[in-house]
Amino acid sequence: MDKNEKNITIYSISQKLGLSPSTVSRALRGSPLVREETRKRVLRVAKELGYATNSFARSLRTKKSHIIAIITEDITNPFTSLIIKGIEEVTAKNNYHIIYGNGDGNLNKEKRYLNALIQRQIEGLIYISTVSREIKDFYLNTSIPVIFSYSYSLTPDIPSIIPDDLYGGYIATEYLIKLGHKRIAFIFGPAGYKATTDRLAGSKKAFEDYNLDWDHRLVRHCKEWDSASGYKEALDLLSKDIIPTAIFAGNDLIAVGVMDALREKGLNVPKDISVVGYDDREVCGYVRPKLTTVRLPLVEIGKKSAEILINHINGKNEGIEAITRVKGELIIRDSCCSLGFKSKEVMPEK
Amino acid sequence: MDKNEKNITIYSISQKLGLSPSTVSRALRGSPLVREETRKRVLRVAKELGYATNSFARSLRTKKSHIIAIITEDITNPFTSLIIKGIEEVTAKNNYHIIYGNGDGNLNKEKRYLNALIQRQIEGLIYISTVSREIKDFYLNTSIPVIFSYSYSLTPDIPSIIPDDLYGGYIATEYLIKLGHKRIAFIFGPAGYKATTDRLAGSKKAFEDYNLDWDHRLVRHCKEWDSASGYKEALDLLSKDIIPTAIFAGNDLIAVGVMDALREKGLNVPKDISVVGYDDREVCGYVRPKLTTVRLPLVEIGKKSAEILINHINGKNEGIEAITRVKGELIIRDSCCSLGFKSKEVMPEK
DNA sequence: ATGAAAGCGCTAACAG
DNA sequence: CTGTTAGCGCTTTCAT
Repeated sequence: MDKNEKNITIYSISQKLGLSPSTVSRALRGSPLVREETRKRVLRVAKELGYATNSFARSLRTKKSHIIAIITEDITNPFTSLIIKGIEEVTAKNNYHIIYGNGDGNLNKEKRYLNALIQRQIEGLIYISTVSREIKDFYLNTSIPVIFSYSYSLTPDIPSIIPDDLYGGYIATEYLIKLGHKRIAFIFGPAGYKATTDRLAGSKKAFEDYNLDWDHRLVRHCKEWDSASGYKEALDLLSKDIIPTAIFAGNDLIAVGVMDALREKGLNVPKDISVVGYDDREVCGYVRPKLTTVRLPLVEIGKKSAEILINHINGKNEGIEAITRVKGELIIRDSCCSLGFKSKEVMPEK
Repeated sequence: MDKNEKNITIYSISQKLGLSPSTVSRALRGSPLVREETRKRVLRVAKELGYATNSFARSLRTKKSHIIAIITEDITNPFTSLIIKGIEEVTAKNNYHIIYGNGDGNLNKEKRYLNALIQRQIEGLIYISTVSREIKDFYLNTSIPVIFSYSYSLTPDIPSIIPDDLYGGYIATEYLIKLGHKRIAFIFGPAGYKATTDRLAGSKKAFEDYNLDWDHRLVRHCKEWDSASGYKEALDLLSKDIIPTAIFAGNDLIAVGVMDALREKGLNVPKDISVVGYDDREVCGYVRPKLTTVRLPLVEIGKKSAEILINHINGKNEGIEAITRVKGELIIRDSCCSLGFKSKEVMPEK
């Protein structure tokens, strides 16, 4: 513009004011080693000139990038974006920036990102995966701290921040029990997932605490985490001798399939059979009846992940647990009611 | 490790090989000015030493960051993540990295990000907003190219990549017409949104092309883009004289509300009334019947945004349109059928 | 095909 | 409170 073609640097400012670059640098960063009046002059001229810090130069010098990376396994998954939201909230507060890469379920792409980002001098990395069950050992030998968000790292060397599914399974089951249900069926997700075994353990614990008998005939596992599987298992379950008064599904999608089967059998939800889901996906508000479910604490998991990572970066890494569990909460909608209210009867208040 | 505490730089390599740093630098970048054998030696030692380029130093020197920024208005919106996926696909191919910031619907936060990221020497920026209707003039006076993704920038100086809602409105309406429907009701989203006026224009165009009369009594606007509004409008519509045989809703959520109203009135979807939504949200597959809808081309919008931005960065900015529209497609599910099939009758094949 | 030297813009001793 | 100096790690003329 009015200045030369040259970039505007602290040197431009120092020249204009007859100061040294170091003083300008200090003033800009708010060092107490600079007279208030001087700072003001510097700030004014900086604005006048349209000066902007060159953060490459700064980072080169200080060896601090103030950047962390997020690598996702699948950004398409609706859980992922809520976790990212949580991460972003705390990085923004702590003046960190986020470099984002999508692994796309492709191991090579993940590795390439990891290497490229380390060259970018990132100070830490959060890996968000919602399905992974394999150890990703290339995250182990990095020079920077790594956190696994949502999924288990499967190694104590990388902290995992995950939902407390044991607690979730417990509160969902307890809710049904308190509604008077005793014959509760469980249509869990596929066996072999931590999410499944934890939710199951929580349900079992609730049964124990309330002195109910665990009936294996009412416990099922879906082949997949989807409605088709839930539908299939529910249909099969309903063809047997004992019919439950309530069903706890492994996740919301399974629950939708369960409700399909129930509808097909002419059973009313919730009057004949209550249904509880898990995750609190967007669909819960749009299926009819609206689905009561356990909310996954995704934003909170993101926040926690970022907090732990940043503490780690700043050396406060005493007492970091290998696994941090974050509790969700029960979201009560319209798919459950007290035992004793049959079809055609009036629903109880609340 | 076995080396000193010092960082491993090209200098470390050059020492070990008795070469100059410049040669090492060239070798590393695959310059043709270096003998093949020399390159191999350099590469081997680099690997041995665990060398990683310091991209700050490189960027400081070359003045190219190879970073673009994404600022979102609301990452929580399920559209946003699909757009990001599209952007990421093309940046990854072109060796750009993404710095991500969430504006959170907070103008100040957005501005702060913009400034901070410019200091990071980002080469371009994509702003993803799904609701914005105000001009964000602070994106105008930047030294770097900016693209608005999904929403209108409202100024020709910033290219907008948006869904072709005129086309979408057209194909949805045409589909219903071809199914034999003539008395089609429209429960659009709130007036004042481009998405609304475009979809409406598309529908009108289809009516013209097929010589149907546009009946104002069958056209409604919701107060909000949600099911409650859809429900309300549908209920009111159904209380009037003329009952439509099909309803085109402003988006999927409105469609869910419409279907609620229909169910309440004892009308069967699709046998009594067909319903078409818009957006292709996840819910479409989980409501019953599954909702036929127009898919928003979100990944494609993301890709297009990134392509245009990168071209822009590389100076290929001749012929960049102020507005680029990307076409979606009709996703046929179970909520529509040919006129003439009444309740209790058998559904037609396919 | 390789090397020497300078410098990108900033910060951090050190000196005063 | 301010200035001098050096150097972060890399690329890039300019020589050879």
